[in-house]
Amino acid sequence: MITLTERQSLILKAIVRDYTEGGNPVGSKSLVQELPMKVSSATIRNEMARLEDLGLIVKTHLSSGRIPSIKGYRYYVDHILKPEKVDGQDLKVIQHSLGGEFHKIDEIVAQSADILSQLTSYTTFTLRPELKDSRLSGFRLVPLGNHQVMAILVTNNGDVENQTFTIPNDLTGDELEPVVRFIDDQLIGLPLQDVLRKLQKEIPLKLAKYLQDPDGFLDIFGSVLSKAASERFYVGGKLNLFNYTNQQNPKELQSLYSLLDQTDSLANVIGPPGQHIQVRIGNEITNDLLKDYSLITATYDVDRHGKGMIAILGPTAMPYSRMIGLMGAFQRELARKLLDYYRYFDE
Amino acid sequence: MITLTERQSLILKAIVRDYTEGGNPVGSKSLVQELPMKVSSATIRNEMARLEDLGLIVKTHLSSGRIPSIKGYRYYVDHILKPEKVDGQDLKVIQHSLGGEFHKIDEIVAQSADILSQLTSYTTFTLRPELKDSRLSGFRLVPLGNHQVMAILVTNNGDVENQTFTIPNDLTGDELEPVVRFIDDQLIGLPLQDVLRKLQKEIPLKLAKYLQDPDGFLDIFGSVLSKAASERFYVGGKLNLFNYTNQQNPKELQSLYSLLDQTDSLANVIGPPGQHIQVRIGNEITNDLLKDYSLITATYDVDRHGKGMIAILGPTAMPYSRMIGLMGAFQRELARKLLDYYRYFDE
DNA sequence: ATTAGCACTCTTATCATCAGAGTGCTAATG
DNA sequence: CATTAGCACTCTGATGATAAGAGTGCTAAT
Repeated sequence: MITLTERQSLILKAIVRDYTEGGNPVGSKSLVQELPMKVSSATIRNEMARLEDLGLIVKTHLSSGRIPSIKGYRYYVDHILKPEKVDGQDLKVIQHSLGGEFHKIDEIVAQSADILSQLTSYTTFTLRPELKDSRLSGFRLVPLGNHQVMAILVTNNGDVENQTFTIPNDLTGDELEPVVRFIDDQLIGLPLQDVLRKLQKEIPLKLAKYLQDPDGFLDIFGSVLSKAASERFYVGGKLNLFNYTNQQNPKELQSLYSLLDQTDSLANVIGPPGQHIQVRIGNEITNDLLKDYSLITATYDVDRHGKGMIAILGPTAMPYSRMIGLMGAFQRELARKLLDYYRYFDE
Repeated sequence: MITLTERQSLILKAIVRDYTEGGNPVGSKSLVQELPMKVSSATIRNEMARLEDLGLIVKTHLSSGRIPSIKGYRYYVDHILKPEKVDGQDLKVIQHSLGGEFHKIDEIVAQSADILSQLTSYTTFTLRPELKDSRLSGFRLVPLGNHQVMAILVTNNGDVENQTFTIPNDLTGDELEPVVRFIDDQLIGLPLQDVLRKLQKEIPLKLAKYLQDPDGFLDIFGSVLSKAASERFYVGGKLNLFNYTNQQNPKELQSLYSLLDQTDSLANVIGPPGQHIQVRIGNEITNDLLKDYSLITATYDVDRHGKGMIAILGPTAMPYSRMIGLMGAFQRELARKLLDYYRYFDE
């Protein structure tokens, strides 16, 4: 366990701040002016040598200034940093952007990714509240004529999912009615997970009484059901990658960029909702492509409607203090907005 | 009007091919070996000087080899190139990818952009057949409970558009029925454009007889209607940009990349459906960001269901011959597939 | 414990040099 | 007259030398 003296701590803090803002290695002379106490550059050099021994800062070459190591950022984040109070202007932007009218949870969560990316100039990820407690609350089959039927599924959270299918011969509403009633009788009120399970086993058998050829219908129902039960993951500010990357190699840039389209890989990296706010720096991120970046994740809690996540991806040299303050504020605002939204469907 | 001798034509062709394949300026010595006739490098140099006077090829510096100018590519495309017969393997890929079952036109057209980008390694655009002749063939309002209603709109082409709305107080199907019947009576069978027009004028007045507060409903109907009437534009292989760009500047790359997300700007560049296959090279493209690239557009024709477009964006140094062959084949296959699809709704 | 001073290291920019590739021109050739 | 061999000339790109600037580590003095 590393313990730093007051002065060492101040020096590390100054190095992190300087490097984060200016992007250049920090030398002893420039630190003289920035530190609150009056010391010479030689003293600072001595202290820096100790910090280097501890592995908190490194040189880029033998006689260069120092930059924080991953361990240094870690120490800074864990022991030195204080979350910055969120800027009043930023808070207004958040509240205003979330204040509009939305028709879907997913719209809110997707928009959150965009706002957050605008505020930070980084890339952001948002995950809607977990669906594990979602229950099936309605199912409809709407014949549209022209060999087409739309299947609509509603959950108790107000989520609506639909899909249109082409069928061989036109059906009327009357023919579909017994099927819908069967679903209503047997499955309404069950968690989606249970419905998915039953779909594999009992339902096909029972349904055979109502329909001669249940396969087609089962495909339709299964398809729209799994659409509703899948996790939804949103990415904001993909293009911002170009602002904060120091990757020059176009090949690397491309694979990095395409990672941002692989929502399943990313969902793994972000991990399941946890506690509060987490900072992962450099190789602490479980994806080699991101080993030169930092990831801040925050879990927001919408009571019994589950937990969701927001995250930002940026350079290791990011203004952690401001970012963490911002995440905290966003987390609260988003949770509030969603609670508000759900209130409709709770009555 | 430029006319080239047989030999000059062969030299230009060889320069285009060499540069397209190798990416390096082409010198007189390397051409000696590639030309079918037996001439010395000095002769070729003389011919090249003439081609340069005509503005068909240029030097990158005083003593470099030559590369085709935009005018040179133009001449090559217009007078020399023969469309390459499409590779059997490629044709199979196209037919197989379009062979599956689709539930929507837009799925087919979107998938086309992806296939084409895979086959070419470039960026591709597709535009669904024009909707100007689309007519309204059905409208539904489905109450979902929980303050939600889904509006569904169907056109005679089988296109289905829907949107879910949150409403202040729950309505039953009975209350919505007169509205739906009103729409059915007054608007079914009309072109979407006419419906849009009427929505501005007569409808609000007439509707007042059925509903106390028609504004909410008009918003809903208008929203889903304009969704159905809007042009749909798909982009494939955005990431391929990194393969063929020679842009190094990250700022430029970023604005180029973000252009690929602005479907309306792009739709303008691609232009309305025209005749056959068109090649636009460098500054012939009406967008300054694309002045170092080439665009090949092709119009496909689905009889009375209108015309759509496919396009590929690549470097000016692209294998035009192969690309044009490919576009021709794709154009035919796509038109066939869509005719097939529409046959359902024509009965 | 702190500091001044200095030798040392490494980066970065600038400049000269040189081989390689290609051209244009001239004079010779069929 | 078209073609060709030969040669001087130009430009690129790689390599290496040089010098200024920034920063360090160490020593000796305070």
